[in-house]
Amino acid sequence: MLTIQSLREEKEQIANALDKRHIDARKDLDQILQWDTERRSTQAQLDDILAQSNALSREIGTLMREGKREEAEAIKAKTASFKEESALLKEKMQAIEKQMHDLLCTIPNAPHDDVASGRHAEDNVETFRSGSAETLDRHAKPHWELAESLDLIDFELGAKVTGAGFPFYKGKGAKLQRGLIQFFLQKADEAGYTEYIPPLMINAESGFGTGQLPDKEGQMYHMQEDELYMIPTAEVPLTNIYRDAMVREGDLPIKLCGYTPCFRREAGSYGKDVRGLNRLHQFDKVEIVQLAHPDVSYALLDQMVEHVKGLLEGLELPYRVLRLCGGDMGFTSAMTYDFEVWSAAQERWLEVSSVSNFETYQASRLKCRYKGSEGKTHLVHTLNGSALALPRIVAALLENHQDEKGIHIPSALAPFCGFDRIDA
RNA sequence: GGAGAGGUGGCCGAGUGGCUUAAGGCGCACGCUUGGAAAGCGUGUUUACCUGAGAGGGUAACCCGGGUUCGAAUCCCGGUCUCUCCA
Repeated sequence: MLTIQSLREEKEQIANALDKRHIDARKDLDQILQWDTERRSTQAQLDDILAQSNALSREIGTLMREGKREEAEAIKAKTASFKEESALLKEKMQAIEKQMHDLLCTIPNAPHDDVASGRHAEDNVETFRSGSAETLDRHAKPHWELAESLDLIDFELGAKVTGAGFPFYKGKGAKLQRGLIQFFLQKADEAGYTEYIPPLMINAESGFGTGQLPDKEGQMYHMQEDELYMIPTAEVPLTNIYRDAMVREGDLPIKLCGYTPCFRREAGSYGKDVRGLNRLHQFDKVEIVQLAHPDVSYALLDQMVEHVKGLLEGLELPYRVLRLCGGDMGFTSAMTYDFEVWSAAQERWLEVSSVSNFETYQASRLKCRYKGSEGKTHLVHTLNGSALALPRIVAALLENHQDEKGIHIPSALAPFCGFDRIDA
């Protein structure tokens, strides 16, 4: 969440930045700052009372040791009022802190200066488009037809065994899936990311740390019996490795990656958005995460964007990169690049990756800090990106690389799959 | 699922009501010593918040949350995690 220090120092800039999300936070920010002032004076009072009370207790201790019981008892009587007063002040502190925290949680991250103002996807700024988008086949078949005719994916079987949005991958469809994961992990490894296989369920603290809770509670599967949530992305367990951590400045940037299935309830989605592989409740993804020194986090964001570009180029897919406008950006992000691949048959762009810099927004919730060379502690910047999300990549591979006989597998990927064609 | 033992600073480990934010050791940093190094000696070495120009001062924190007490790492209750044994 936004830090109280940043609000004290640059409230105006933050309010202006939030305007780009079409959120007027001025009233809330003022309220928080007012509570902050109140909190500080309450803390000063409380500290003072406790200091006096501690002094008396020490005195009693000394007298007791010296055997002056009478005098000790006399001082004991004096402590009663302190006790009462400090209890009241403590209560007041807690109430103020809770109010502040709750309100602060409702305020999204302030967009970076370079982020455009805007309400909708149309306001996003295209920053790159690969050259191959023109070579489209007019008679391309949609991926769900190809997946069925080539016996790669069984959507109905998934619906029977689990429900809609939980497909089975079969034969070369399963091998293609596994090959893609291996390809992505290999590239992440070459780029210096340490691989993890994290738990697929997380607790509420972790959900809060990366911002899924309380803002997006309804989007995760929740195991109420055990108070656990299915991960919506590997971002959550990977980033939370560093919750409540003090990292060494010299160890930054810390680069992690991991393959996991991801689980999303996707309540409210319907129609062409959920057709085939377009939107699933369970899907596979390789995620890359970085903890960065604030001075270089945007340079690292660019590096991550380049990394994802390299993957898409290896897969020979037409794609474009968008810098999201304020209104389309996720709650916790300061800047986000979305990657979209062209679906030749559906004739629409499909999002396959989202690469973001959260600056200190997650770190302040995670309490992930480093000690600077001057000896002070600072929050790290956190970044992450999909590299990549599988189902829409599979959709785009099938659609873009189809020919009369079947599917051609790009040469960069083929060694990971063990075949270079899928034919009927 | 049942029984027991235990969770103390970067690490090991002492501490069963006040003089303990925490002995001792290890590690680390700086200084002295040395031809150089090791050893030795000395000093320092958690975090958050409040206050102060700064030096400094104050408060809180010994797994988490309650309670007893003038005073809790220490006593009581609940939770949680780890280990051992049993199913």
